[in-house]
Amino acid sequence: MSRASDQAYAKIRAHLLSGAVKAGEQLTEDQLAQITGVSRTPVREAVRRLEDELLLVRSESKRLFVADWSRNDIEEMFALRQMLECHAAERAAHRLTQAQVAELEAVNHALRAAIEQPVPDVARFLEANRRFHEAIIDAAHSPRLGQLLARLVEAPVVLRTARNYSLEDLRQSARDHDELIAAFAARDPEWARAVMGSHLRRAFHTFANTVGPATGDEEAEAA
Amino acid sequence: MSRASDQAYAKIRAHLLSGAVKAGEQLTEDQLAQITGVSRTPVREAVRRLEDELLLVRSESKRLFVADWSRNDIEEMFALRQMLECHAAERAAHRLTQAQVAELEAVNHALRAAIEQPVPDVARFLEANRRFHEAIIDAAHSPRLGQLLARLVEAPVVLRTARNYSLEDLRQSARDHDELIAAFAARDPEWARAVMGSHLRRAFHTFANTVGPATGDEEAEAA
DNA sequence: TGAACTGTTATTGTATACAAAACGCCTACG
DNA sequence: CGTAGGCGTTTTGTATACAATAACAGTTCA
Repeated sequence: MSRASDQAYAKIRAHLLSGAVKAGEQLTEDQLAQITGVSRTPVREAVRRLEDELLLVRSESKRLFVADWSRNDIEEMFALRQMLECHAAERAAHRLTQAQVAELEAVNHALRAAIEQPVPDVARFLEANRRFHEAIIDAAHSPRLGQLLARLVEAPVVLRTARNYSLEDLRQSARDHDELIAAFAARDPEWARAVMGSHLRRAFHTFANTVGPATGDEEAEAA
Repeated sequence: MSRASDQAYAKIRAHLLSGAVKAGEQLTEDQLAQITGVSRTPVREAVRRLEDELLLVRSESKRLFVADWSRNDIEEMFALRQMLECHAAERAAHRLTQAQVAELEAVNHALRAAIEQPVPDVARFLEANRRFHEAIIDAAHSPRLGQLLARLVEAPVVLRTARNYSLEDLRQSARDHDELIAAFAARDPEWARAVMGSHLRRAFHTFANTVGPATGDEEAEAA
């Protein structure tokens, strides 16, 4: 990838993640150019990507703001992700080679290693988790599916970094992964889909409970 | 929207649609700047959007080409669209107001008017069809769902313009829409989902049969 | 007081020039 | 012959200056 715009992308993303800016706050391309150390041209490129991922949004008049994900936004995102990723799991169950299944086992082993130590390494857990799901999506052999999921998956992980996963949550994820691997090894698409569904739905509740309660009317915002 | 980049987007799209360029052909930003009459900066913006819609693709080394949709690509796209749009229909069935249902009826009436004349007006049919599906997606009140679908739906419509829809195909679409409206009026999400599923699946076969037979191995390309 | 207008400032959009990278051809060398 | 390497050309990437547009504040007029 191109040098400056990727750098800008990574730095802006890190900047959002760092908590230095609040949701809803306005940003300008100039500010971001200063922060990233490149000119506005690659910044604009990076900003477009972040808009795609819904980390940044533009007002009607094209001014730039940090996205503010409501509980309902998160629910919606997880619902879509579940639909697409269950599909991916099903397709992957048809297609995964033994070598790829072994790779999944290795990744989940690394994931466990990140958990099972005096102080669980959440960053390493998240990275292994990302690789696990990515491998499944790749094995689904559906490039557009991968493209659609890419923009759904990253956003919430970045936005709410201060979540405290309990050790039990992390372990349950690893067990879910084990069962997914079993479904893949058995070449059972229905099983894989079902496990992926419950895995993501649980993840949603774990995640959402750290954000706040749902609003009474699911459509309050959309209207 | 911004003036020059939107203009560039529309012109490039029309240029691709016109058949003046073949699938797989290389384009350069300079060429497109000349064609559109604006500088490369807004052209690059437009190209990014067209890349998102998969009408244009870039080689590993960032050179620009007209996308070449294989039969398998089209299958994949329709499968995803079906998954998402069935979900949209289900949600819409929960949420559509009577006024919105009436609006759908009006749009489908216009769709029929475009068909039922000495020479069916396919362009008007496609436009009415687009509005019909768009209204359902809007009523689903899921902004991200709409965003994801937007980039799936347009591409194939543009790429293969020389299709010849039979009058019977067009009429069947109108009948499907009628049944969807009935499902919405009955507030029956399951019914709406099922009708949308068969509607899109039939559309897929109608569409795909004008492209060519499927390859023996679905994964031939992905690999 | 308040509502519309106008000049000022802040911000995004576009053009252009230049830098970097990739392709293709051609030559030199094994 | 075949292949590796170098050089001119093509193409994309980046910086910068300027243009257009939107927000803001201050002022005037009813």
